[in-house]
Amino acid sequence: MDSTAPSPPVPPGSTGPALGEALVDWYAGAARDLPWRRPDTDPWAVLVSEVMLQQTPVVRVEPVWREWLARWATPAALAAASPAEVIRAWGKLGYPRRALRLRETAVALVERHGGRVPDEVPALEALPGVGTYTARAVACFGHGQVQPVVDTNVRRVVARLVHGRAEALPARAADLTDVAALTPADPDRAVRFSVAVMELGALVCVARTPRCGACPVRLSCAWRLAGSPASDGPPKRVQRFAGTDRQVRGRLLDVLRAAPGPVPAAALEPAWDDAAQRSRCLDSLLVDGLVEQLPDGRFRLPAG
DNA sequence: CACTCGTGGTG
DNA sequence: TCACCAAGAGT
Repeated sequence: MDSTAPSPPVPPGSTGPALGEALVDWYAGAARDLPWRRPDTDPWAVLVSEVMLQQTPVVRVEPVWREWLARWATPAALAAASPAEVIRAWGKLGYPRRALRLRETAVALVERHGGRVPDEVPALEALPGVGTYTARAVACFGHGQVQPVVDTNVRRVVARLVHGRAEALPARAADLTDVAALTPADPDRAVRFSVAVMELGALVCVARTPRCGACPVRLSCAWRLAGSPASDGPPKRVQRFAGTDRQVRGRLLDVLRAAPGPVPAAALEPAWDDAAQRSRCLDSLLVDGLVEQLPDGRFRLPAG
């Protein structure tokens, strides 16, 4: 498995499903060996992986995913866990509301779906924390259903390969159509195509410095054929982090995760100097259900 | 539609 | 160094 290994590119001028077929062939030799891609991975394990992978790198997800599946092998098992347990087990993956939503999803699966993960996109999209991308990823990778699966990698690949643009356009409905146009006809290959496009975007057609020399469809890439023009769109605003509420919330949660029991407000003061911002962030954590306040005024991760 | 919501590696 | 980036969802 070496994505830098030379692969025979498809002939120039290839379009549509021929490109998809080429990506499936490339994937067979270049794919990473990720645990949730093993054939015996059930839809629940796939769902957990997809939620964890939202905006979070693979390397950070892998160990946590293993722990979660060992501990909560079924939706029923996770549904029985407390928010505090789930938040602690989430560790430092970031965006900890995902952990709460995953637990809420587990409850919903037990209550509405007999403890199983549905295979229909609308039912999946109705679950907390499951949106357009995750619903189709679970249907496709978890249930073997042919579905257009569009994430940021896929949008970038399509932007370059099909539209000749340097960067992905904002998510739009036409993304599903663009991807469908590349999809192989054979259902089994169509499913592998969905993961293959993502993998190409993750390993070769990357955002910063694309490795076009290793790309199996480089001779048919509209962006390359146009001379790899720079992005013409407006510069995307940088998501600042230092000093934001996100950082403060993270600090506060850090304290509570490490604490064996409830802590007084004073124990949270070292987390952030600005008292007003600290208070505002603590409030928002309470609203989100990531923190709970006891009648005596102390704070802890929610027990129930 | 624009904005928020964590974290840590990296060129 | 520090801006950029990593399998989005919810409001």
